[in-house]
Amino acid sequence: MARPTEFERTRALEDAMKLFWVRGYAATSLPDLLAAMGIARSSFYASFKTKRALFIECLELFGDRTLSIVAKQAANTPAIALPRAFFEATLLHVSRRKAHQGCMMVNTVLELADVDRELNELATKKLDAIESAFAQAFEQAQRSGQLDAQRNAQELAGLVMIINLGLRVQSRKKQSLQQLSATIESSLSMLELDA
Amino acid sequence: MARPTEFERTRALEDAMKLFWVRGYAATSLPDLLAAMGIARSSFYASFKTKRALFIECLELFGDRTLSIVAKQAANTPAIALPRAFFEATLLHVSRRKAHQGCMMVNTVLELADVDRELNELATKKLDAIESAFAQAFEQAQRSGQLDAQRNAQELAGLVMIINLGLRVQSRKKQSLQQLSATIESSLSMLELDA
DNA sequence: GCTTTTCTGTACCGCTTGGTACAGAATTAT
DNA sequence: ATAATTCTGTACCAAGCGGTACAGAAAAGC
Repeated sequence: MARPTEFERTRALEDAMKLFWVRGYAATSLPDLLAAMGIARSSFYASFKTKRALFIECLELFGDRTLSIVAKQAANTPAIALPRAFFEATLLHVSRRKAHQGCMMVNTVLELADVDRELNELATKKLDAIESAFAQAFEQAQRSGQLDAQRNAQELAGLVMIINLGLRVQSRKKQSLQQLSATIESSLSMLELDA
Repeated sequence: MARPTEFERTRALEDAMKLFWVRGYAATSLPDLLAAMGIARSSFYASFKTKRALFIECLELFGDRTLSIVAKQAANTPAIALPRAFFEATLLHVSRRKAHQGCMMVNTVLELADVDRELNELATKKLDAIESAFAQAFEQAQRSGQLDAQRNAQELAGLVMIINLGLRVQSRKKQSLQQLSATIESSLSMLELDA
């Protein structure tokens, strides 16, 4: 037969995701993408159809990956420590460069809210899935007595999410790691989970 | 002499600001702007130089206007009620359409963080000014005994800001007014200001 | 009426955009 | 070697971008 097909597709997709993550949709041009992915123009269209279709794939990859971080932590960490574990894993225990990129879903919602409804809804759905994961973890912790059953698990997850969104915006502003770390600490104590 | 000059400049600037606010920088084209502002291409360049310069003017207008809302409320409202007053004035007591547009500074930070450093810094500065206004109000409330002197006013302002940023992102996702209102309520009670 | 100035409208500029077409090199199995 | 297939590279496309140039209409004071 012939030469093997698309064996580096996932790697190229990963590279594209990183670029979209940093620059957003509109500010990332096709030549930019090709350079970052290390493939030729023709190969690009053969494998990924269009820029927009690629963006959707990247958004889904990012969302699934983020959700799997929460899921994995929920399995290994008591629910009351889950928000801290998530914030640390995604904001502190990564390079400053990466922390400064924020969350691709949040970036997308704000860039494309009134520009591309479909992409906005996709990003929103992924964010909602993360909130649901938190809510589920809190409910389970209540059943096992680890978390005060008086509190509203759904509402608590919503608050974690508000703080999460706020932190993602904050991390895209230029600022020191200490500032960010301090903000995370005071936010967590405001949630009164580790009391 | 001759025809009067630029008498509707501020109105045109206002119209431009509204468009940038909804669509962001990149997704707003010059023809879009001209149509919204109701002026001709030549008049545009005579009055506003470039698209980027106009955006800066709009960002400054939006920032100053937002800051003046906080300042005015700080003068008429006890500091512990200030966050609620601000959230209600900017998220609930406006049209759904307007609430869905979020905050232009937040939108800008997320769209242009790694794309245009200067614009990002300008938006960041305006956001920081708002945080400072909150901090100042809290400090004054502590001196007059309206707010627990034990609490850290700076930290408290930071938390208000994190919640504010989170709410701005939340409001750009499609969702009902009730949801947003409920989120605001639980966020405020989390701050423990009205206790 | 005339002059002066600012407006509008249109045509144009070079450049970049996302997307397509196609020739030929590279790589595999037979 | 040969045939099959996927890659790269380049050239090209129409459309849109931000920005400029300029002719002429509109409106003001003299």
